[in-house]
Amino acid sequence: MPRRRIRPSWWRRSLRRLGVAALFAAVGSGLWYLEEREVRDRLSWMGVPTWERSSPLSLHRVLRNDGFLVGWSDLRVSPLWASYALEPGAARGVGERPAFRRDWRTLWPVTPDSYRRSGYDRGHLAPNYAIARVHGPAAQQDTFLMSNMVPQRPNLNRRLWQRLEEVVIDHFVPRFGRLQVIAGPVFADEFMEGALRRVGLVEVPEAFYKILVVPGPRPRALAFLMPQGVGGGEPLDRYLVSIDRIESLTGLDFFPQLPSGVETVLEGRVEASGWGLAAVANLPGRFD
DNA sequence: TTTAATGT
Repeated sequence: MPRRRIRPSWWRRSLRRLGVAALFAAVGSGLWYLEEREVRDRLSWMGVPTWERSSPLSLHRVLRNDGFLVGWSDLRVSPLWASYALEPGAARGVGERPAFRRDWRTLWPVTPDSYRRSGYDRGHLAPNYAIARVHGPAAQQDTFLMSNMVPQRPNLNRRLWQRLEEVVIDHFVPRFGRLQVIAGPVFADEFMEGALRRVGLVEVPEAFYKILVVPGPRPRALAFLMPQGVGGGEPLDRYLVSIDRIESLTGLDFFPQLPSGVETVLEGRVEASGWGLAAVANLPGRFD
């Protein structure tokens, strides 16, 4: 019976092939994991933001870009955070503003036209100017991906938020040497409310946060929460909040690797001394 | 070197 002699060796050969394939998959995914972790560590501080188990709406996946990371939510069809580091170093010349581009990783069709005639600006989370200056032209290109955009009212985007971005790169970065920044949207409590209030498919936030951290053994932090409805000329320090407040509004844990003793101090209170905020809180915007 | 973005 020749057929019975063929089968065992066929099985053995198939098993061996499967074993080799599994080995390659394991090594490959292991290498991918190490490389991914290395990039995330370099672009973030004390871990990338994670979410509370109880809140599926803060579930997201991490999109890697040149110079910054984005946490993308397929439920809200929106970024939930962008995280990046800024440092003085050799400041590069900043080129012209590139065109807005669709990001195919989002799967949902969010295009440069999605906000048209909505009354909302395409507002950057990771900012064009600061990222371009610190991380160069390829990173600047990436800031114009639609996965980095949130619908912002013009008075916020072009005035109050722009003033904050300017103060960060022009005053805080030279003052402290290195800053970690996380920015993102805050959505309404009611799920149905948010499900209906959209620009294209993108959910419209009620407010936006920006967290600044000076890394180090004794880190320093400052956090802002700015609503859509601002006029634009308000003093920046009117919008100071604790990181804990932003975490409770978003369901995110921003620095999961931070030791809990440090976390309590850093996230629980508003500690603005040492930032020199008074001197910059009322600087005029560039586009008033 | 010059910080946002829309609409025509």
